[in-house]
Amino acid sequence: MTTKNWDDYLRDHGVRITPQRQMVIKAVADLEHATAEEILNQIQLVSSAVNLSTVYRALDVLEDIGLVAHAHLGHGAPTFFLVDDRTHIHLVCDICSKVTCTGANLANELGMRLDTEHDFDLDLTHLAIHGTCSKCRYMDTAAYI
Amino acid sequence: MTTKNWDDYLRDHGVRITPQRQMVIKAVADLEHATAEEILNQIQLVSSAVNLSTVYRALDVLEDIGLVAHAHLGHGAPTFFLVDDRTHIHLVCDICSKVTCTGANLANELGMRLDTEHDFDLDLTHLAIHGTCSKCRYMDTAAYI
DNA sequence: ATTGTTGCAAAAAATTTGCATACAC
DNA sequence: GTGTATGCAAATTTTTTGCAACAAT
Repeated sequence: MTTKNWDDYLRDHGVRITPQRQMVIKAVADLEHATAEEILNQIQLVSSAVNLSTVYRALDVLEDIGLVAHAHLGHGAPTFFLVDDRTHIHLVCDICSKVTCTGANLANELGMRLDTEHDFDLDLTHLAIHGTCSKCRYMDTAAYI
Repeated sequence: MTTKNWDDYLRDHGVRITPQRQMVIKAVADLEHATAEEILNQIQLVSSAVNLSTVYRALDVLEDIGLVAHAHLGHGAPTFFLVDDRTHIHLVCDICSKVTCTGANLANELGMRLDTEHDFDLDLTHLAIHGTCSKCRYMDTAAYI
């Protein structure tokens, strides 16, 4: 989505277009994955007058209208990202904390079963998959030698 | 697992058995799903001398040795629960916040694909599935009528 | 006796809120 | 002009930490 389209998106969803909101969207787009604090830092490269609470309020609105989403990837603050066409799934390694993105189709079967067996509509954007990545998995095994 | 077995479990994993840790385990077992604060409240029915920071430290240790796990179910504090034989998956409705438990086999295919396609070892205990439950799904649809 | 654990109080991290001002519409 | 959004500072919420006293082994 282009900058122009983001404006349209805001308008179409009945919320005001403000420089702060535009900057938050741009920061999230540029950073791809970021916490509120990181988004603020990115914005402050352009304008130091923006406040952290404004970032939180903007993210809240943008999430309400479906432009951004968040997931709990790390142990601390949630990570925000754009909801775009290429929805991706986050694989979080609980050992080294590395986050890998992968295609949404991985969860196709899960989504289907949730739908048919539990009448539950899976929200892929929030799906954070925790576990052990290949590197740490190998190290863990090696420790037994 | 019985109380006696929990003691053995702690011993076998080289951590000390303290009343505080026993009470944290019991509280988590009794509550099934609880935040650190809720665990403290439960404990304080028995002993008011236990401190919240001790609960956090106990949960940390218990998680390290694989007796409890946590997932980010709500928007706020994480939820802790026992890791038992019947691992279950949490379905979290983002509309009404209701949490439903379901069998782990739902994610069998996902786990297998993560393993073969990404060499990633899925940790089912941390898997929080967000989405819309059947009730809210229906209401959402009804809103368009 | 040794070393890990706890309680306390204080700090840190993350987020929310009240309110006057400013800006989008 | 009207009503929403912002900045600021203060309050909340959640979690961590330093340290002296204490308890498990």
